[in-house]
Amino acid sequence: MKKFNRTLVTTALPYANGPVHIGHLAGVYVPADVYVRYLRMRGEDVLLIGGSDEHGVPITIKAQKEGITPQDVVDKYHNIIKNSFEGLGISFDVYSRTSSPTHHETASEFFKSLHDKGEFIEKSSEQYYDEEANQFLADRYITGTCPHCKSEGAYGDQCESCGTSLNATDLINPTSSITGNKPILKETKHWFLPLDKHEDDLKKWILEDHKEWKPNVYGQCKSWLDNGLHPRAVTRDLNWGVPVPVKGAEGKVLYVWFDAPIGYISATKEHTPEWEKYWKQEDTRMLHFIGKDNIVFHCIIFPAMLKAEGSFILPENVPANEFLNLEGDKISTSRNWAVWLHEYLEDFPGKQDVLRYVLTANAPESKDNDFTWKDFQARNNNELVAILGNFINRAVVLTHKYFEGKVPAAGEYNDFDKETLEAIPSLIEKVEKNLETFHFREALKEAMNLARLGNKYLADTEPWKVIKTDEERVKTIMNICLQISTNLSTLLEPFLPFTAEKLRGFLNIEPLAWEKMGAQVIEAGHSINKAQLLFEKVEDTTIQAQVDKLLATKAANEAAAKPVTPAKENINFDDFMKMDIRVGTIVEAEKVAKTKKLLKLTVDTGIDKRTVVSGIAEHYKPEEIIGTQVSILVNLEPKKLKGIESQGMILMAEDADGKLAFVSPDKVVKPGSEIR
RNA sequence: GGCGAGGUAGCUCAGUUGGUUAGAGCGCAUGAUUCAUAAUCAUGAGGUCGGCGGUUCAAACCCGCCUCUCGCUACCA
Repeated sequence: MKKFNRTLVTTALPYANGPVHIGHLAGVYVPADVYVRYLRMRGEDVLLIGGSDEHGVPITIKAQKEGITPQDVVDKYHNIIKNSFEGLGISFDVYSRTSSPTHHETASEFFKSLHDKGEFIEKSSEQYYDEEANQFLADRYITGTCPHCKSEGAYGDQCESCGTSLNATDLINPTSSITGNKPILKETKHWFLPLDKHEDDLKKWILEDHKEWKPNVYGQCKSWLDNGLHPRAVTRDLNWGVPVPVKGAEGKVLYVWFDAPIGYISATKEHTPEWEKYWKQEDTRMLHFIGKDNIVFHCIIFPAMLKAEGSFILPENVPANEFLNLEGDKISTSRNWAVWLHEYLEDFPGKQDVLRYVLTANAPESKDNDFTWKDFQARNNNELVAILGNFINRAVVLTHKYFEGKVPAAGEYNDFDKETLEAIPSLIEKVEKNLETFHFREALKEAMNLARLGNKYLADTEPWKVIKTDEERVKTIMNICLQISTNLSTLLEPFLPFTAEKLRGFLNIEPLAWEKMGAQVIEAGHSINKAQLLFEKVEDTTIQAQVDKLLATKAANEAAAKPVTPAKENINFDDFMKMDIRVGTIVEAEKVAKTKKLLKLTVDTGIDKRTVVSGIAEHYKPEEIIGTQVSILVNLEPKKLKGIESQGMILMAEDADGKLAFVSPDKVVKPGSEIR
């Protein structure tokens, strides 16, 4: 086992085109914060690094849409994000941003260093260029007709209507979304990082030396490595980002994925002049907390960058979480299907720990999980209020009732007392073990077991009965309850920092160091304060209001559902007559092997029986459609698909959800009948 | 279709290199209790461990096939 003297924890940089939601929190920030708080309490040298990712095309597009500058966009969201993290008690040592001067400098130097060492490949290719705007166009800036489904408004990287990913050069009638002009193809040079060069090193490092990584992380890396790595472009033609610091690269910036992880380094630099200690010394344990969408960047690409540079250490572990769903649906920023952190903090003032608790207890550690408001309420009312809050309240109230709020001295322990006290260290140990292996939900459960232990102890000793006959015995009982309470204030601190502080207020104590936890942590004679409630119940109406808010979002989304595509340009009758559309009868149908969507159909067109390959396998089963009459375009030039020549196209009606339906005659007609 | 991750009690999840009656929390039922925000404590019910087949003295765990969910990827004339 390697010995580490300090720990550097990075958290995925949230993209500054929207606020942070519970999915980000459950996947990355809450577990990272719990982990770091724990290490700090143990007196370890640890840094928690974060920052906003502020470059990239989506931000420039958002700015353009709203008629403001990209800087305005990122300023707005950076502030919202930063403040809401603070509000939830995510204890960043530094929360920076990639538009900062330090970052520009750092990223620039990093690129230059790799460039000077000859770690890049230079390649030229033809890309679309807008002559009026005088710039190359990012894929997202080009729209046109999708070559597959023929719908207009497809982007250069993807058609949103049929979901196909495209190359910009595939688009029919490409237009620049900056000026509306037709772009020209122009040669441009880019720099590529040859990942393949580092393949063997990465293979050994991950597949052999880090078998302990979580299965989802290890598996995805293995999949990438087994498929072979390829060079990846690290620059883009864009004016928002870190300029490429070499001659002949005017108008080019670093690609976001290259620039963003360097943000971890820049942020560390901003925090401390001793940043190199954290990034370059072998006795540093570096950990990347991320969501599963970021696994390859942090396990393969960024390490390849660091290795190419040469002086940096690689991460020790990458505890990536899966995704959190919301009320059964995927969280989505664009569909506003989310619980936004800044809104939660407004709607539930003083309840930061409730969210922290629920997200930890239900974290998607091994598979995707679902957040529901009902579960939120249940965990608050049945666990935080009933188990933890209640125990503390009982202990404090009884101490005031019997001993004027002074911690009574314990007398002789009986066997049950000893047993109870001895259970404390073993619980602590379980919490530690789980925290250190990134099992946060289990760690939290074990920590809560200390409160359960307290409740059980009270139920078994019954001080409210014993007080009538044996006050001395009750002194011991209450002493032990307060020892447990004091331990709770430390044990729960990583998970529930606000509650821990509140609890210390009730007990009138200073923070207790992690190592100090045990059987004797609060002294006899010490005065404690009057009890207040540690947690309040969450009422049905509160939860209903949140559910209603989501239902409203859903309704709004449906109302705003895709507008009907506007009519295309007029054509003349001759144009129309060029198309030969017939009624055909499907006589055979079978699935095309090794595809998900394709069916191979034999259609009786009246003219002949011909083969047509159609992407309808997800909507129709082969055996169900034999005998169905459909519309078929018979004079479309043939095209080979998966090795089968498709002679014609079956006409399909497609709704906004992408559901397909045949266009069929309403009564049987003779195959070959013309449609016009 | 390929690759990866999952499918264990009503819900959310643990199950170490295969080894006796498969565990926890919440929910549910019954009982106890009243110090406490009707909060607690005890006991119990509830599982052909996704399905089928195989290896083995022994399979939730290993192998093969199938099936469903999530992610990446190919296919949509």
